[in-house]
Amino acid sequence: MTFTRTTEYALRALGYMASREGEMLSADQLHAKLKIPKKYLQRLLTDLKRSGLLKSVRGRNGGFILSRRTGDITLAEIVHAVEGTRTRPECFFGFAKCALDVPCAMHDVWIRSQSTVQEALQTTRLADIAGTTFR
Amino acid sequence: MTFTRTTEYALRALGYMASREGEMLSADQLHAKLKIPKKYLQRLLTDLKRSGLLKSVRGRNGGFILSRRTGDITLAEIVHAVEGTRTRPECFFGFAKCALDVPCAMHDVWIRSQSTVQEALQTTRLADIAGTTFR
DNA sequence: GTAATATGCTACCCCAATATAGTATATATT
DNA sequence: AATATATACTATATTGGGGTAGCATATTAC
Ligand code: SF4
Ligand code: SF4
Repeated sequence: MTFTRTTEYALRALGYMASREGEMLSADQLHAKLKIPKKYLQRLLTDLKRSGLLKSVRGRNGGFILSRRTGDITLAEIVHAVEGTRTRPECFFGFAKCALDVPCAMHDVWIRSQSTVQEALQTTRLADIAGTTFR
Repeated sequence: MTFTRTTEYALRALGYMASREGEMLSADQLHAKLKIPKKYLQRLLTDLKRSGLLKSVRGRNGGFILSRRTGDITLAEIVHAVEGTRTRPECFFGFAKCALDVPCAMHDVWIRSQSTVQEALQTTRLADIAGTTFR
């Protein structure tokens, strides 16, 4: 289970924004802080706005701000917002569907490892990574 | 931690070959069985041969055969043979390097999940997936 | 009203993974 | 020798993620 670079960008950006809850931050500020390619970040932020996670204000002194409280947004939600329909691998070998009576030697570790991360994503909120992650 | 499609192909192909240890199998047979794009599989098999995991025989009745015993080849070896230098993500957020005093909320789950799979790859051998996986 | 600073939008470019096509070469069968 | 069936090799398309460029639009400061 790996995430696209774009998803990482989103998590980083929102993670940082969480550490400055209530402040309006411009794409440029975030770019300077997080070293994410400016234009690409700009578009990503617009997307996150469109998906409802951010609110934006145009014009001078404008920028982006979280639309909900940091304790209210799970990482899973963010991943989903960014990756949309992107499918996660189910079978370790990439089989579309597996008709095995007995799971193969990799099945358990794989599934367990995946669901562990998945569960962490669902229980971890922006507030949880705001303080420790970015300064 | 996810693998490229090519890696999956390699694991499937070798996994199947393991279930027919000692038999010489052509790219065409493997293609028919595993539905991997013919020409792409062909090249992959040649690569696996070049990397030493397979031996090949040209001409009529030719094909590929594992160059070592199925109990002797770890999945980790295969992954490495195919992916070569490809880097695995270390930080969940994709930070090149993290200068945190205290690991963030995702760190542990992430690392643990990764190393679990990694360890399984190192301890699981072709023989272990030969019987159960493909029929 | 004009300049400065934002976001919003559209149209590209780049690259690596994936996939396909065609030809050359080797070998067993006949 | 001819044919069929393999691998080996090379060149080329396709695709999606990532990244860039430029202009349109909104808003504040002066
Ligand atoms: S049992 Fe093995 S082959 Fe079947 S879905 Fe699980 S990982 Fe894939
Ligand atoms: S502590 Fe968090 S930010 Fe730092 S390396 Fe680990 S996952 Fe990445």
